[in-house]
Amino acid sequence: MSDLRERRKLRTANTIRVAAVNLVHAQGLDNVTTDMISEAAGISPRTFFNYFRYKEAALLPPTPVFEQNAVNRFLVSTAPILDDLVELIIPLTQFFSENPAMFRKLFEISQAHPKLVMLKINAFHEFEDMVRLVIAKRLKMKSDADKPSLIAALVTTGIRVAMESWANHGTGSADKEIERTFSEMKTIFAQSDQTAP
Amino acid sequence: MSDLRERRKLRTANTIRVAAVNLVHAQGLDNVTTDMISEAAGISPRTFFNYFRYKEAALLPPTPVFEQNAVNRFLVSTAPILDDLVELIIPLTQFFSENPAMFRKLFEISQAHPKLVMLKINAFHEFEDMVRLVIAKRLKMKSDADKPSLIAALVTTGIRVAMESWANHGTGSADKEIERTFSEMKTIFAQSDQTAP
DNA sequence: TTATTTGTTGCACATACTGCAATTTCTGCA
DNA sequence: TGCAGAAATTGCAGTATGTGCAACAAATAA
Repeated sequence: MSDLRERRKLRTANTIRVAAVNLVHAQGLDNVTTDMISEAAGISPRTFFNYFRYKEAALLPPTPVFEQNAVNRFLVSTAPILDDLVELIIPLTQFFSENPAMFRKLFEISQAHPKLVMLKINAFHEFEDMVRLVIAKRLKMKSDADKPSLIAALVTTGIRVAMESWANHGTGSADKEIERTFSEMKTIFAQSDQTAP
Repeated sequence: MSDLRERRKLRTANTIRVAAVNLVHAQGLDNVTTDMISEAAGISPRTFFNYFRYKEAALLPPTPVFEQNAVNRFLVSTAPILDDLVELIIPLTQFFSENPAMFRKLFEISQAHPKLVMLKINAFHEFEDMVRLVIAKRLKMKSDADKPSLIAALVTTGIRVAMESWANHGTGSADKEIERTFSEMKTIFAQSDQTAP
């Protein structure tokens, strides 16, 4: 089987990522060319584009994927859907919780350059799509129906804000920050039914 | 005074926009070069980049700006903040409500190309920043505090989803769609306090 | 070993975008 | 009206991103 090949590719991709993040963190996005990254990663300039479609792609965390078991549990659960979603998503943040150094470096880089801010936001948007699909499945609705779209958008937004808070001034674990953010979200909407701010 | 100059520039920018949207709508983003757009708009290739920093920028609606009076009213109101925000933001959607043809063309183009999806999302993100600032001001909090960030994110997300719904299968006015979406948001969070889905 | 599949590389090329200096077009004022 | 200075447009030369293709190298399966 081509398991070795697979791992080799993953390792190469990772080498490129590390080279890219370090170079850009040190010198800024515009002062680093794909040639320099390739050089540092020990591959040919052409090969860079075999792994990443564009320069900035090497500066983004790999796309997260749900674990199948967790999805199955989510689909049949009858608990409140928001709670279940948080539970489903939290494991995906472990990569960051476990590598806070890399996370903060990436966060720092991202904040510094509009193009990267954009790509980060876009990553969340793609994630939102993924979430939307499982929600629609659980609710037995079409995936472009309003309700799944809305719930997915809200949940993803909550995660995003929580991660930003955590990066900016978070003290505890990422999990705690997410819990906190979601409970605050409930408060906000509860208040909007009354009259005083 | 250079009022004429100002208007002339606005007109040129608009000419470029129209040329860009039409060309891209007809032929797809990748088959349209900045040279072609410049040609169609009757300007030199170099001038295109005096108006737009990158090709795709000509395909985005100009950045919305709050009306000062509306902001002042918002800042001192004591009604529920979510309602006030909706009221503050709705006028900004009038450009689209009044030009549904242009809106749908833009929406169609945006959906077709990942790069443009990204830029649209980014536009909402910049909008979110703007909203965050006025919320912080009203709440007399620092603009990077958690609460303003979260409210801004939620509101912007609501607007985004509403606009998408409206573009996809909206029948009435954009305003109505926004109202509807926000009331659905409240429902979602209300349900998360109970046990049944 | 040999054949096949998979990954890497070099090369040629199109397009995006920038800096600079020359030129044209506008505006305010005499 | 005509002129001086400001602002906008343009051409040119150059760098960097990203793609297609075909040759080549390496790994796997037989």
